Amino acid sequence: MGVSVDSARLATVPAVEVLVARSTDGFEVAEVAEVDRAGGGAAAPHRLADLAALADFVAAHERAHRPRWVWADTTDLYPELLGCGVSVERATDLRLCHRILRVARSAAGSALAGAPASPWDESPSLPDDRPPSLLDERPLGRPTLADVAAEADAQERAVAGSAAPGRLRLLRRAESVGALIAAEIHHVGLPWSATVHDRQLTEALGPRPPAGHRPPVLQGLADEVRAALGVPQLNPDSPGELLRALRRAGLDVRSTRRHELADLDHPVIEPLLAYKRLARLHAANGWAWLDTWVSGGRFHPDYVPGGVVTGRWATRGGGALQIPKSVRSAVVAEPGMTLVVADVAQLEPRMLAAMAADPAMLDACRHVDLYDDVVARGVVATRQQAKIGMLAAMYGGTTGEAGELLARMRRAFPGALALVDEAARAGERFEQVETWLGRTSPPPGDRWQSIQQRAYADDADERDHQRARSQGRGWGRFTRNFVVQGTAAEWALCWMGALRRRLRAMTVSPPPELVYVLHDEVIVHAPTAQAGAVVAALHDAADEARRLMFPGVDLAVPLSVDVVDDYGQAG
DNA sequence: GTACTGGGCCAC
DNA sequence: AAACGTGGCCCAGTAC
Repeated sequence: MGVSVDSARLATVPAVEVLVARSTDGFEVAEVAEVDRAGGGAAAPHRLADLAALADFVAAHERAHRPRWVWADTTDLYPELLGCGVSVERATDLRLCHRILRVARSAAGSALAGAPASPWDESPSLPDDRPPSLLDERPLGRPTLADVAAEADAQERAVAGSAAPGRLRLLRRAESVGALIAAEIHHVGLPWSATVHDRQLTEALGPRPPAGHRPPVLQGLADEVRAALGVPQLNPDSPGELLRALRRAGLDVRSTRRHELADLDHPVIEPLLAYKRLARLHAANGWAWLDTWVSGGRFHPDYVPGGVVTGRWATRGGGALQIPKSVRSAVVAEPGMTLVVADVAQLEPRMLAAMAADPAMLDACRHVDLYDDVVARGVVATRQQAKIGMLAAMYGGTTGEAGELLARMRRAFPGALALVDEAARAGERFEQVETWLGRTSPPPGDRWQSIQQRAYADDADERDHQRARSQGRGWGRFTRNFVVQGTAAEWALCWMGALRRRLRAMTVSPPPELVYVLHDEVIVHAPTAQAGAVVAALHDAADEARRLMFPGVDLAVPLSVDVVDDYGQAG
């Protein structure tokens, strides 16, 4: 029955939103038309028996008018839809948005923020975790359609009644489109040549050894290290053993870090550093990684949108955010296709300039290389100094050269520095800070509080005070960085969302696909003939992101774009 | 056996 | 030269 009712309604009252939830034996949906929204209502929910029915329903609505799909967890429903060949233009991920709105300072007075903890505060449900029993009245952790409707309503109210509804609304959309993108990238995967990767490994490590054995080159280097230190049984993978052996050999080191060893003059250094480099390659991105993470010529990154406190994405397995530069040439475009690799030059300082509306820094942003311009303005002498000074401003560096360069930055860009300095002071006062769109930093944890309280106790000694001060400064560095890193993450989400819409509008076959994201960098795998259009889409999307987040601010956010056959050639 | 921590190094 | 922010992941070592 669902189909005929649905078709009639589709033709006459287009839904602007459709609520979706799993039920005990299928799915439930409820359409919300513009006319319903005013009254806070929705069409009577109806049931869809299985995934195929849901996919048909979604596809029909996407063809007709692309409503916004409102569901609890993109990770729960969207991978299955993608598996049916169905994608959606817009969605709201209630779980991700709930987490943001619960602690958002600008929505602190809302009913949503004041409510006791609920299942919405828990982790997202995944499609394959805890398969629901038929006996369950209601699968654990899976909100009903009524729950979805109530939560969506509570979120709308929290945003509308907040101190910054426009920003929170944009943040909600950006976070939600990020969830769609993460699922889509996981689905399509990053083109990955196992042949090229295997060749790299064999050249560096020798032929692939049996499981549990060191590759020949690593084994040879381990033997050289043992001989040079005179410790035949040494396990070079054990930092403790290695440190003791180095000290017994007369090397005055207090760790086995590469930087501490690099300049020492001893026969062990060269084979040891080579061992460390290759052991890392073998362990993190070796044959085992290739077996586990690459299939059908694609690496399927498992992103976790909003997985980092600042709003950056995290990953769960596979290390998609740490692909070493040395193996990137294994990312190879398929025949007839090309990779369009784009990143933003110095995104974070540009965000800072716009947030603070610092005229001098916005002016410096006009140049493609912000650091070069800082030199040209006579603030510092070299590009490297400009970079160190700027990073010190955003990370809270104080020691040595960074401290002195920071003082120069403070004189040249007083507005920008005042913003991050104030964020740091707020952190030291235990206060929470906000990104530009309103993501709020977490409060310090219990352990943090207890250390601070100890410093105020009657019997507190100098060590307690020292520890509390040091911890306070540490939290200040966190909040200082939070506002900048978090705002950069928001800009990146807006950029990716705007890019995604443009790519979807390009009706070519095969379609250009967003296949990789790395904080402020994206890769689009596109037909070679479409490379120019994709480059244009990237720039237009960046301009849209700027307009969305900083309307009226004259901020330049230049992209660096490369059209390449493999990722190793980019950058 | 599993869970956690620290060392080290990869990315931004 | 390393330091300073956010992380992941692998290994060794230890605690349960």
